[in-house]
Amino acid sequence: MGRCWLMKSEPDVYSIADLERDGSTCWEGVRNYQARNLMREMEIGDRVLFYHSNAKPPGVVGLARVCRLAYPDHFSWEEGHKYFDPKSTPDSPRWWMVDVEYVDTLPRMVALNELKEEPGLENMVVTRRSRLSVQPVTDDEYEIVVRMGGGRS
DNA sequence: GCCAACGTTGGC
DNA sequence: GCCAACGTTGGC
Repeated sequence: MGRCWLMKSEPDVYSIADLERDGSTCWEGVRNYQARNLMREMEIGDRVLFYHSNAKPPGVVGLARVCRLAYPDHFSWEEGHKYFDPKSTPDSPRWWMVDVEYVDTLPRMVALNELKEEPGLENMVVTRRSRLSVQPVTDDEYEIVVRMGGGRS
């Protein structure tokens, strides 16, 4: 059934409502090696918790699904682009991205402070103050969060 | 806006 | 290969 992940996005930049409108999107701009490596492990159909960071409050707001395997983040070699990195080239891409598609908006968002208090989520990466913008989530953690948000899994 | 956590860079 | 300096993330 595939693995589960949590992906952070600032709602001012790209929100779950934006994803719902677009249907799917490329996850460009990840410039952290650990997050990049995790995206390269993703498979089609993997479940994603969509998390609003730098929000008030921050938390999980919806569900998404991986719909394209990792491919080079071409914005990294577009000079002048916000995500330009001179060390990344078409011949030797340094940064990668996946595409994700909209699945659902949770009836109730699950705020970070709720995640921190929920039994069973003690080891969830996001409750451990990790800055990582792409994180692995266990099946159990995924189910708990979806249930907290009133969604169907 | 502050600042702790933590990842990256670069001199040595 | 160490580690100090620096930059960024992101909760509060």
